[in-house]
Amino acid sequence: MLKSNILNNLKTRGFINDCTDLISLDKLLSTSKVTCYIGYDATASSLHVGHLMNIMMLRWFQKDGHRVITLLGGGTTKIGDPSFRKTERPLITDETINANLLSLKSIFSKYLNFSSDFPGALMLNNDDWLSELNYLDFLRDTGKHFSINRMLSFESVKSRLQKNDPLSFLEFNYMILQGYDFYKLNYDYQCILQMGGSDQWGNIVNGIELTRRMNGNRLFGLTSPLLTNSSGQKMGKSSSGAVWLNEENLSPYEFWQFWRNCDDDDIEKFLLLFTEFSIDKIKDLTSSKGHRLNEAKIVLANEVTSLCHGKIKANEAFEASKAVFSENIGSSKLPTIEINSKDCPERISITQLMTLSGMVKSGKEAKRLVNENAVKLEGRMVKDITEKFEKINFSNPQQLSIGKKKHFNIVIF
RNA sequence: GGAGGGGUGGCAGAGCGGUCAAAUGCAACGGACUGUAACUCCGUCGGGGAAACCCUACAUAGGUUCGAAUCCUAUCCCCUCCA
Repeated sequence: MLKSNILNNLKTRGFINDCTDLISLDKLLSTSKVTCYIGYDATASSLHVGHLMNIMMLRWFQKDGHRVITLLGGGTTKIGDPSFRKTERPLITDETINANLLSLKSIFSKYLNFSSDFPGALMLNNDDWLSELNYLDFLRDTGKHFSINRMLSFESVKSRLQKNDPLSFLEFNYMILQGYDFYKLNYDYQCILQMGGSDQWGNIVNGIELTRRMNGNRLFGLTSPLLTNSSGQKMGKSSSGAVWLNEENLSPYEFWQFWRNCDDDDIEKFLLLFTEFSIDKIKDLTSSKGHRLNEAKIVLANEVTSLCHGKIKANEAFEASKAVFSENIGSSKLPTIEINSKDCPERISITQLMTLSGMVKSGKEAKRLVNENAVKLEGRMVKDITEKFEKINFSNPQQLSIGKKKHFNIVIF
C-alpha cells in the first residue's frame, strides 16, 4: 500500500506502469513537495490523445502541490528519438520545430497553471542548453559516463539492431542527450522525477544513472503504460484522423465524438485516466450494462471535452450531437466548412463539393462514397453523380453527411 | 575500398517481359445488423472523367524491345561479409 496521496491516486487510476524505486519515491512524496518533469518532442504540429495521459499526470502532480515542468524538446527533436522505431525519423527543420513548439505551449496552458506563484508550472526548452554544448567537452564530461555495451542492451534499440535495421549514430546519441536533460534539470531546478510513456524507460534510466555518476544525486523515473484501446491497438483516431487536442486541427465537436464513440470496454479506463471524477463516481457510471453504457459515454465526452476546450464548447458539441443523432435534425453547431466562392462554379456537383470542402482526399473517393449510398445533403441521399447544385443555395449552411457519423455544415461565401 | 544481396501501394509481402493499377494479409473506408459500441457478414480501397476512356505509378535517370515492376547502363540509399 502506498503512503503518498499522489502515487496512490495515480496507481489506482492506472497511470503507473513502472518506477525505478517506488518505495523510496513514495516515501519522499508523502513528506515533501518535489519538482518533476515530462519531455515532449516537437515532431508534430500539435499534441494528440496519445499525449493526454501524461499531461493528466502532470495535472495531478500540480494539484498535489508539486512543481511540474514541461520540457519542450527543441534540441532533441533535431536528433529524433529512435526508441522502438523501425526506421529513422525524417529530419525536421528548425522553422518547423519552432512552429510546433508554439502550438504545444498553447495546449499545455489549457491543462496546467503556469502562473508565477509556486507551484506554478514551468515550460523550458532543452535547445537552450543542448545547442550550446561543446562537442569535445561534452564527450569528456558526459560521454565518459555512458557505456556502449549498456546502451546497446536497451530494449528500445534492440530490435533495430537485431533485425539489422539501420540505426544512425545521430539517433544513437538521443538517449545521451535526454539523459543530460534530466541531469541539467536536477542541477538547475532540483527536479528529481522524470515521467513518460513506458517507451521512455531507457532514456529515463540513462538520466538517473548519469546524474548519479556526475554528482551522486538520487533521481527517480516513473512510466505510464502505453495506452491501447480494448482491441490492443494504439488508441487515437477520430473520423478525420488523429485526435488532436487543439481546435485548429480538430473541432471540439469531432473531439467530443471521439470519446462518445469509444468501445464499451474502454469507458472505465478512459474515465479514470482522462477525467478527475472520483473512483466511486466512475464505478457508478460504469455499473450499468448494454445500451445504458451510452449514458456513461456521454458523461465521458462532456467531461474530457470540457477539460480540453472549455465548458461552452463542450456543451455546444453535446447539443449538436444530440440534434444530429437523436433528433435527426441539423444543427448550426456542427463544424462548419467554408468554401471560397472563387473556387467553385455556379453549379456545383456533389463530388466537387466534397473535394473542395476537404472532406475527402480525391474526387474518386467522393464518387465511390456516392455510389455506396453514403452521401447525404440536408438529409437527402445523393445518388446521381451528375446532379448539380446551385451555388446560391450554400450562402446558408447546408448539412453534408458522409456515412452515418460524419456531419458538417457547408457554406460557400 | 572489394564481394554479394536488396529498394514494389499506409504497412507487411508476392510478382521477375505482355492477361499488372500490380496477388494475398493487415489497416482504412462504406453498407447490413446494433446501442453513434463490439462481433459477424457484404462491398470498396492511385488520380482525372457522367461515361467511353485517359493520365501518373513498382528507389532515381536513361536505354533495349511492338511491349518493362520485370532485361541492360549509370546514380542514390539500405543490409551482409571481407579490408
